[in-house]
Amino acid sequence: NTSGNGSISRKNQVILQCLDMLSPLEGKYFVRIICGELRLGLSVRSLLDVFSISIMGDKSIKSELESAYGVCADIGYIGSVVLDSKKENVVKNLITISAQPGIPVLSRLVQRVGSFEELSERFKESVILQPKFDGLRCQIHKWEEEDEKSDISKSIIWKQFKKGSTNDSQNLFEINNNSKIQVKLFTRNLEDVTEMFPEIVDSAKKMKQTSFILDSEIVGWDFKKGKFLSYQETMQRRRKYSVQSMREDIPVRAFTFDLLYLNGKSLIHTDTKDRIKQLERELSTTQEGIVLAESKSFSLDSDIKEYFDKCVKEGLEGIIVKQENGGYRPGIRNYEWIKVKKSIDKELVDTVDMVVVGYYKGSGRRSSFGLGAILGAIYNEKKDRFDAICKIGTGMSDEILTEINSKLENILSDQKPKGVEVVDILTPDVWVIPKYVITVDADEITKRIGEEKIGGGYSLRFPRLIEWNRDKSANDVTTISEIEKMFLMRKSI
DNA sequence: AATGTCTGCCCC
DNA sequence: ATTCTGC
DNA sequence: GCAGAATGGGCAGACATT
Repeated sequence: NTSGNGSISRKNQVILQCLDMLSPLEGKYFVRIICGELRLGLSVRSLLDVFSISIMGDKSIKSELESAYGVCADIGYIGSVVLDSKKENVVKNLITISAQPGIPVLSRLVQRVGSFEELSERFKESVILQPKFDGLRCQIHKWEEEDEKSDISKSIIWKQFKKGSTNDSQNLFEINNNSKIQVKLFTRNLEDVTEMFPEIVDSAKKMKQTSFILDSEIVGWDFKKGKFLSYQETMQRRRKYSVQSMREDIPVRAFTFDLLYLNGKSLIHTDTKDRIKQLERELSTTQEGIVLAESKSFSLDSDIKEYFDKCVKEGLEGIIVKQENGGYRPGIRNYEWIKVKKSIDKELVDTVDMVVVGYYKGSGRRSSFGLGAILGAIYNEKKDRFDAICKIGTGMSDEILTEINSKLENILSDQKPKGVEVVDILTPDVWVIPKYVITVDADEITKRIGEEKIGGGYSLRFPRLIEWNRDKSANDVTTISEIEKMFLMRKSI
């Protein structure tokens, strides 16, 4: 009853009825639960604490629980293991839990670094370099399902189905259902995206290995130009409908850079250089949807920047630098895996001067500052006005946040100031008179096609405040044509 | 049937 | 994603 | 040094409205 026609109205009715029955205090918490703002330990991390306390009476087996969940990210399963265990066996049982195709492993995350100097300070031995792709993280699982009695009856039904059908896709469906080979794809957040990328599933099935878990990045590929598609284009493949037609328009490949499990054995604790060695052996014959990402061994005194430049030139986002030793470390972000993005190069950062024309109320710890984010505008020289194109909500310390609020307080405007336009989705909580100029950095200038009327449709990817209240007049902010020039320059590279 | 508005254990 | 802050 | 909590653009989908 929570979806379909009129579902929003029905939900509203139910909520109103509930609120009616509750006391004001109860109502407060009820609303927080609905809004997902009640921090009551419903996160996985807190749940693991609960498991520890429930059996040990304290948090003493927290680390064992976290490791087990890392390689087998099914909180229900972890919970059942704890509940089925006796106190004296629980640690042993948790340590026994191993990676298993079909259940996602927490993705290892990557620490960012601001310069090559910082990189050379971090590592003492030689390292492995891999390209950094701008796409969707994807874990590819393949395994063989055990024989089940129900399979027999299933196959009979499917054979009958096939008789009356010559349709290719239905035949494919039939084969998949009869086959014991299973494939699943998971995103970084453990979302099942198997149905969205059939070319990757097909390739996984064609591979000779009976079971594996691969770590990869899905990126769209332009076969005509022989180069990567943009992140925005790749993202269009993350869809429920029209998968087959989009498969032709935006074909993707999974660039595979790690191997976590192979033919029944977990490799989570195997050293990175050995996992990659094995990956290269197994993926030596190239598939269509699953391809091997390049890995290069580099000694630290050699020219890492040269490889970095080569990757950037090819349209990649930068490089990943990995320590040779050490296991996969699910869910961990530390300096054993480091990313160097092309945006560390000041030449490749888009720096924009904007004028503040509004702000948004903050939430959580930002609510006390009276402000959570600000609205930035560039100058539209053709229309002689300020066009607001992008919000800025990071890069400000508590101190600066306080100062911004105190300054903006004096120039409030109860309506949109004259000479200001805004993309409607960006309409701020509070308008202010254009006065204060800020500097904003961004990794990329993006363009919304069909929205060119305001600010040329341009916006910023990963905007962050670099400087507040520059000693500049509002007339000196970046213009649309300057933004356009920056946009076209990046595109041509 | 087209357009508008909002959301997502969303992706980055 | 980026950035800042608290532990 | 790490995790957590603020915040960004933008996509497809789900409903609502016209």
